[in-house]
Amino acid sequence: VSTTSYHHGNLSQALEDAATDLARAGGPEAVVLREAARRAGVSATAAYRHFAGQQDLLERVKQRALGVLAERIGAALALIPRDGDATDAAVARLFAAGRAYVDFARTEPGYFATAFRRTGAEAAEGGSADPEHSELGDDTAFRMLGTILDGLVSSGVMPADDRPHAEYAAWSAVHGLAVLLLDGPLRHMEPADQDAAVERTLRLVVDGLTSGRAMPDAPTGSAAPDPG
Amino acid sequence: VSTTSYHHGNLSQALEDAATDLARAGGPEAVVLREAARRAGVSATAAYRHFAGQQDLLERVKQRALGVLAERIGAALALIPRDGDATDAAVARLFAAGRAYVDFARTEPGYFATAFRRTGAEAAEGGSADPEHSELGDDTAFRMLGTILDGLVSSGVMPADDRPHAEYAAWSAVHGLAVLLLDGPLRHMEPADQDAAVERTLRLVVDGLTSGRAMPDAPTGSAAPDPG
DNA sequence: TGTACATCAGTGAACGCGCGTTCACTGATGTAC
DNA sequence: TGTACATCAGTGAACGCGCGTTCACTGATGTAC
Repeated sequence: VSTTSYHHGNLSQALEDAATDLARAGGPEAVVLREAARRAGVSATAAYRHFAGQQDLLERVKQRALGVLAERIGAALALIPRDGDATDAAVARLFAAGRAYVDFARTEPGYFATAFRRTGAEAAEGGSADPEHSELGDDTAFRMLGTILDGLVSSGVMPADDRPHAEYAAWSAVHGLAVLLLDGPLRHMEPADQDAAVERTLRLVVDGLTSGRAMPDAPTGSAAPDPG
Repeated sequence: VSTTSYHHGNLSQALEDAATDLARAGGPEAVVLREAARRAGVSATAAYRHFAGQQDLLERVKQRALGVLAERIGAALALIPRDGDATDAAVARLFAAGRAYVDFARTEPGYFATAFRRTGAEAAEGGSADPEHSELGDDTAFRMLGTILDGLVSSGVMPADDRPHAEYAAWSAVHGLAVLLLDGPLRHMEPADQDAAVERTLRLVVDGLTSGRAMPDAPTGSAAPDPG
């Protein structure tokens, strides 16, 4: 950007930025190598100095998108007060994380879709083939969810027996909602109904994990998790 | 199929069948008009006598897929005994429907993906533009879900206040699970873990809607409302 | 400080791909009288 | 029962599309001595 030299200086970054813009505007389908090069003011061939190909470029954008999603969730969690009743805080964190997830999807539909697009770049997993190690361990958002659920158990609102695989259940609810709202049959619903569906789903998750032990609407402790 | 005449006789059906095979094997991307025509033993142009174009063909397959999904759920529901405790039956029906949904997705991943693929054929909605009428009202599976949830309320295991929008929450959980398992980050999990994730998610839905009032595993005769 | 040379980061033309779709057409079928 | 004609349901060649990718190349930069 700064220098007009023959050598671009930071073409890799520029291409990734352009590709990110494409993804945000049009989803993963819109991540077209030639267009990204065009926007970077460079021939399509130049991209091959920095990326193995289009799939590689898409994979970078995907990782970015996952990172931003994790950031959004982290930012939402940071707003939850740490003091006060442990149970209220744990429940509030679960709510906040879920809401941030869906908000990201609704605010950045193209970006969200790209985050969960299968790229062809995963055949390069190497021979170590650790079956225990999916990409899940690298997923910051997923680890945050795990921590939140641990908090539900340690604060006593969720039985330890219910803990195993709970992250998959919670994630499914919130992810399914996002998918149905963005691309699915719910996309034509009135916005107010969409909002209601979001609230109802978040409540389903909390109630489902705590079997009704959490009382989000009761004005009991200090931290009030739900705006009403 | 029967006649080898110049006029095919049932080309529309044959094309739709071929397109369905393509979708089942490779998802919506694989629904290629030319390939469907090839399999029907006919030139690509012939398809235009029966369909407006590729999008139209895809839309037919999508509707078929939704129909089959509804059938599967209906078949699973038909196995639930109608006699006995109303609450147990209502809960069992919810479980069965959810499991059938996920089973269909796992058994027929391409078909399932096609059922929820956005086709370009929906700009043809006409001018009436009833905002209340999404395609949801036509969705048999969705209506079945509504009936199941009504059963939870009428049998007393789910408060009537919790009923609004509950179908979106339940659907989200089960749909998200399917998506994460098929195309998402859960697709590399061990099958046993996948099964556990399914069971855990179904339990989340039931617990979330009944706030623990349902006791699916307890061998008691009737509904025991106390979560402990 | 100059110079020779390797390397780096870009260019631009070209290819193949397979698709969806259009076009002018033709052989088969149905119908009116 | 025959015949003229409209219509129906196919054919096959062709086009344009925009992409990802390869190729041989060249100008700019860095480095050894």
